[in-house]
Amino acid sequence: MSSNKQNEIALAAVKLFEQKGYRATSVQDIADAVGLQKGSLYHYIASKEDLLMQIAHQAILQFNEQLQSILDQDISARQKLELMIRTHLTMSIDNLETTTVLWREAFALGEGPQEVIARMSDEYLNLVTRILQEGVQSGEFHVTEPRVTALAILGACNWVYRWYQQTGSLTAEDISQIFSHLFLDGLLT
Amino acid sequence: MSSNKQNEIALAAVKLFEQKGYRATSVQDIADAVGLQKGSLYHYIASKEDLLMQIAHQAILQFNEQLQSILDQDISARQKLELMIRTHLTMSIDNLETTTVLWREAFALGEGPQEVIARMSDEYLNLVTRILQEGVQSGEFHVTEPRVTALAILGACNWVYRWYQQTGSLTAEDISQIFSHLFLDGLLT
Amino acid sequence: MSSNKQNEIALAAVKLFEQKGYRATSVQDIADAVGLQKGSLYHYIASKEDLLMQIAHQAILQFNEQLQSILDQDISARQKLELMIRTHLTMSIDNLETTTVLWREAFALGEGPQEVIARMSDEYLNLVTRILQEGVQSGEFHVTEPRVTALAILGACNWVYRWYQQTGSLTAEDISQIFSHLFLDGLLT
Amino acid sequence: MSSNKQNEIALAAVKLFEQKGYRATSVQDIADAVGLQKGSLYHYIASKEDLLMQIAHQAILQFNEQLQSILDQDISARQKLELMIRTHLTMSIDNLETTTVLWREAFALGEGPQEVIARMSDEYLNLVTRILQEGVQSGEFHVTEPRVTALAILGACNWVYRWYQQTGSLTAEDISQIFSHLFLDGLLT
DNA sequence: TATGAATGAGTGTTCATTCAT
DNA sequence: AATGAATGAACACTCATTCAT
Repeated sequence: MSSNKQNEIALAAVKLFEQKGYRATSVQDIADAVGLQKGSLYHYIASKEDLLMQIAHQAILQFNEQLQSILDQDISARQKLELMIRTHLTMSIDNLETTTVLWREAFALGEGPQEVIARMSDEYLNLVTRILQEGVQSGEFHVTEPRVTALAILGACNWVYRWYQQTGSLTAEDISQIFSHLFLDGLLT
Repeated sequence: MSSNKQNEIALAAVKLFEQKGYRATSVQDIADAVGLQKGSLYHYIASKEDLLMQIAHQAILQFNEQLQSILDQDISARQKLELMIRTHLTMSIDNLETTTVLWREAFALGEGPQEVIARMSDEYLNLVTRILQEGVQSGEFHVTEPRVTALAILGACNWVYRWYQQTGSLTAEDISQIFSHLFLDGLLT
Repeated sequence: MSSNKQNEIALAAVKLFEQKGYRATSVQDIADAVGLQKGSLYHYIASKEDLLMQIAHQAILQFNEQLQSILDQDISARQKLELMIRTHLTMSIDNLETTTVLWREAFALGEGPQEVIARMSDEYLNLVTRILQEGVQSGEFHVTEPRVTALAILGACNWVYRWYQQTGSLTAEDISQIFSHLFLDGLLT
Repeated sequence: MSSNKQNEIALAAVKLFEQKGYRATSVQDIADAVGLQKGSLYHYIASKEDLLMQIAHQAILQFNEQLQSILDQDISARQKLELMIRTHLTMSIDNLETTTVLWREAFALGEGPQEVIARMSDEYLNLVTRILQEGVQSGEFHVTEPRVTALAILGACNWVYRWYQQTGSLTAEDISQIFSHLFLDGLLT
């Protein structure tokens, strides 16, 4: 079935995009990686840009789906936030290459596709913001600007793709706990 | 004086790199922006990559210098952290284009230059970590993993280049207070 | 088959390199000569320099092979020398363009490739020197400095590419006899 | 006086042309070598090509003048030939850089200047040929094709620029004797 | 499905030369 | 005499994409 080949191509592309960047990766590089000729690749992909779009789209989609399912659960806001952080970091670190491509390379997309990714990222932000708002309403959290606070949390979590490789000893679980503690309790004694 | 022209070129390059990305910006684009022929540009720059390096290097240098001067002050760790956040965000937002180029485009640099920037970013991280450690020693902060915590704070602060443009109503000052509150006191009521 | 095209390209390149010189010949010139787009040429060649290298290498290789086969024959040193001169001149004149490129343009090669050609030329010199030494041992020749003498003979023979075109009436055979007579018997009556 | 500067420039150019070749030597290289700005060089030279022409022209002129003065002497043809060889090799080796530029780089000249050099080289050939003819008439030499024989001798002598550097132990005098012996007496015992 | 030849626009960079100061 | 900014054409080479086979 062709979906095997397509998947193989996507995997190779993710690896290459992560290593060299989207623009520095040639179609030839991808073809070499999967043992096809450059021309043959076009039986499986519409274009190099589309390939990147598929990767980025599927990645952000997964983030959104996971978070949505957390929001749907019947647990406290605090628990939702902790779960969100743990899930987000686990997913980021388990698929570090894909996550890197998502956050670092999606900018190379044309206006249209980029807009789609941006909208989905925005949706993700909305969901995080909603958790905070739930916490405020339930009296668990004290937040004056939930959107900016959500952006702070997301920034901290997403930045991980830039440093995790070097600090390899920590697990996603470890980091979640440190992050959760920081965001929930703060630094002050 | 030639430094005027060089500066003009750097400014134009920053703007273009921010808008289109480094790789999508051609030397021709930069030449057009400053009203020179493509070839004439090379009186002022060594290469397109070197131009990017200059921009990124000067940017990270400024971050480091500012933070170093904060560390040198005789104030509490808490005050240092607050000051660090305010200064970092102010600088990021006042020079949003440059900051964007630094964090988004430096990856396009070759191995050598990229390593230089990485080392300097690492130095910045060390300084933030040291603030946290000072706070622990003074009894102000409770931190188990100062490096990871510093990465969280930095991630939150650096992510700003990705969202500030759309949330234009907030000042750097506003955001610093929200961030400081979050990191110092946490979300919990 | 691609080897046809590759050969066609090499032939066109030889002709152009001989006429205008390697550096004055643009890749565009070669492309025009074979009716391809500039970019399409790169399906067949690795680089312009590599193209020159192929030409030069194949030329000097042929010289060496021919001379080696002469040395392997069971004939007198005098006969070997006469045969060497005849063969060398015949090959030079029959492939005057290639020979010209070899002796005139190989200097444009980068250090590595140039070294390879130099080493092979040196090997050729060694073979000629050996003929002279054989002649000395057999008592046929009187030579005090076989290497320098070989260089004299080779210089005379290789210089031909610089003047043959204008003196077109003489055949390689004619010239060989004149050269052989000069080197064997000398000018004196 | 400006002729000093001009001379300095010519000397630097010779050295560079010999090392890197005319085309690979930039005007900047020459300017650097004499401590001037690129633009300032044009107070002393008409063009890069003209600079090459001056060098080549002066070199071939000297060869011709020297040979002419030999022909004017009242000595035997044999002595003239020996003297020609000695003088030619001495000049070649004493000014190896200039000689190299003359024989290797003059081809880079445009049609007009190249023609001038070619005509002067031809004149040199004529003079050598005349020596041989004199020897035939005086009964000293046995030569059937004096022009081709002259070309053989010249080829051997001019080729020297290609190998002398590596065989540095031999003096011009040494080589002249070997060459003279070869051309006058031949190899045969 | 797979090939590989071909495209053609585009890339960063070099360079000899000019000229106002 | 000397500068150095500016030119503008030229250069080798790359690359995503197409398409006939």
